[in-house]
Amino acid sequence: MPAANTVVGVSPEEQLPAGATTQEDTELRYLLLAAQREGARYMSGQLRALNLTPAQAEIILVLAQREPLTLAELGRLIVCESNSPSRIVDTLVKRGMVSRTPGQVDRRVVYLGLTEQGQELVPKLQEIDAAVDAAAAFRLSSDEKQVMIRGLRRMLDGTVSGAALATRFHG
Amino acid sequence: MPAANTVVGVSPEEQLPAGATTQEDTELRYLLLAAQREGARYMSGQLRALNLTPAQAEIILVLAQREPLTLAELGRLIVCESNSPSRIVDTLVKRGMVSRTPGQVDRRVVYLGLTEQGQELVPKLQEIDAAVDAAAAFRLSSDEKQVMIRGLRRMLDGTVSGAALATRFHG
DNA sequence: TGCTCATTAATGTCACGTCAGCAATGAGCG
DNA sequence: CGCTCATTGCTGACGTGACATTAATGAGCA
Repeated sequence: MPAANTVVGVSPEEQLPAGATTQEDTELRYLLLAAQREGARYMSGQLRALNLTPAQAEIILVLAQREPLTLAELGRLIVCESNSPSRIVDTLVKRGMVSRTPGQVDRRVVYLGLTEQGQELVPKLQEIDAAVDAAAAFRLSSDEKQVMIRGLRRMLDGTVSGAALATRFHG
Repeated sequence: MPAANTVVGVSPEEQLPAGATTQEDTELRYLLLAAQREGARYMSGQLRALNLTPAQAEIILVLAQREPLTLAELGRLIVCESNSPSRIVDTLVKRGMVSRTPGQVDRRVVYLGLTEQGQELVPKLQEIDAAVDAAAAFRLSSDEKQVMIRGLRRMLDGTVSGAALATRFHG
């Protein structure tokens, strides 16, 4: 398991001598940043009607697929809030979408699940997800998507986020 | 100029019927998020010794290349803080790295530049940038980078972030 | 000139993401 | 049992990022 402060698969000790870097690499980094920002902005817009944020939606959708989960387990499945996503879950509990049940055996843990109100949101969220997917990827060919997915997976190999997504989409 | 809430090149009116979406599209979105997060985390780590954040470093590097800039111009060149990045600049001014000069002709504007102390940081920041570039991209082949760059540019075509990066890297 | 409208920058509000630190609990081991 | 250590979840501090609103200024036009 890599340390928290690991990038993209490179532990601090094995960093490359930063020699072979071109401006394109920098542009690629900022393009990734920009794509993520614009995507998030759009997603936010779509979710505004439901009064949900992208992070909250991610949690609800993961719970819909894999509840019950402890807070730590959930943290290992989502990209957001790498540690324990207590606070985001907190808001969802306050709004009555997520339930928190103290563990019987291990009384440190809390089991999370969707309330009825939370479950009712799921179809809408899936719909929005699909719309955002379509908006984000419709300009890419199938081949391009494949290359990007493979490349990004490789970049993320050995990171916490990478592990989370591997479990989530292929675990 | 597209409206602020435009994604990835799709204005709200011309959205696709979200039909042809696969799980891969969703994975791609989350991979983009994860790559950006891990990259930012790493960058943060590298910058910690300088007591700077990635957003602050971006601003210093842009100013190094194109000062003087008004706040609005700067906002159009960076990916962060789409509106006027008053507050981030504020901290940099307080720490003595950026200077703010009221405009003589148009007294609404403020001209931003690097102080001597700010300029001294630039080489170090460029070094860090190169290191992060290397760490992020060294697992990708040249071809893969090309495909990703082209694809991302296309995704961002017509967005504010896309315009910012186009100006910055090819303007 | 006087009016209206656009632009620029600043600010308040909200929700995160990161980090560090903490309390409670559980597990391993003598 | 008693000690130590790891894990789980919570919380405070800090710095964004998004959005809306506002104040000041400039530009266009009758």
